[in-house]
Amino acid sequence: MARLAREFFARDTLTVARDLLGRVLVRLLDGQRLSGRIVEVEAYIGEDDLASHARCGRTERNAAMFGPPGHAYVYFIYGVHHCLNLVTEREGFPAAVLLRALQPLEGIERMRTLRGGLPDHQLTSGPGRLCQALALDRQFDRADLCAPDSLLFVEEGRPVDDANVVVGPRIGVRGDLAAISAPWRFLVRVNGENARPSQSARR
DNA sequence: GGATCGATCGGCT
DNA sequence: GCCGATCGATCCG
Repeated sequence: MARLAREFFARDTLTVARDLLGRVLVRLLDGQRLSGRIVEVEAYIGEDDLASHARCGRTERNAAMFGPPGHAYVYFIYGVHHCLNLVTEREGFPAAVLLRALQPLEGIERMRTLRGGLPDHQLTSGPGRLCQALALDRQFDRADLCAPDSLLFVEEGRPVDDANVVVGPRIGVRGDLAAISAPWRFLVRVNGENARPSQSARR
């Protein structure tokens, strides 16, 4: 299966976010493939997006968002969790897509171990959960997903048609009305489930 | 099913 | 010193 090239990420962030649904995120861990189908994402676009970490300008922490497309932006939050973003658009413009949920495909046993034996439906359904399931931490911040020897990349998978995509406001965003109401969350409807445009991305 | 709360680190309005 | 692009436990119904 072919890997997504840099041109895929070097587009409008909403286009990339929508197009990432159905693609396959692959993590090579000790030579083993851990992978999952991308089923929920959110876009964070520019310094004017008051929900984005880039809203206060460039810092050491968010530098990856300002970097070239096709790289990872991994941050540590609440003293507990890591979250994975894929950087989009052009270098110098801070934008990225947060991966919020995967459908596990390969290496599920290993993911169960990494997740501490929690129920399977909680393996990769959440930005913090999927990072733990794939053993992703800040070592992957600024990693190039398009480098030939990368341990993290995205494969073409099977794109999702519009009939199976739900769009809605982003989760966990507070404060600014424009940021709260922007319909920049995309998720795949799976067997009629997961079709909740606003609250409770869980389960 | 839903609401609430504590954990616990690092970066900074 | 404060608080976050979250999670999981716990309580309530």
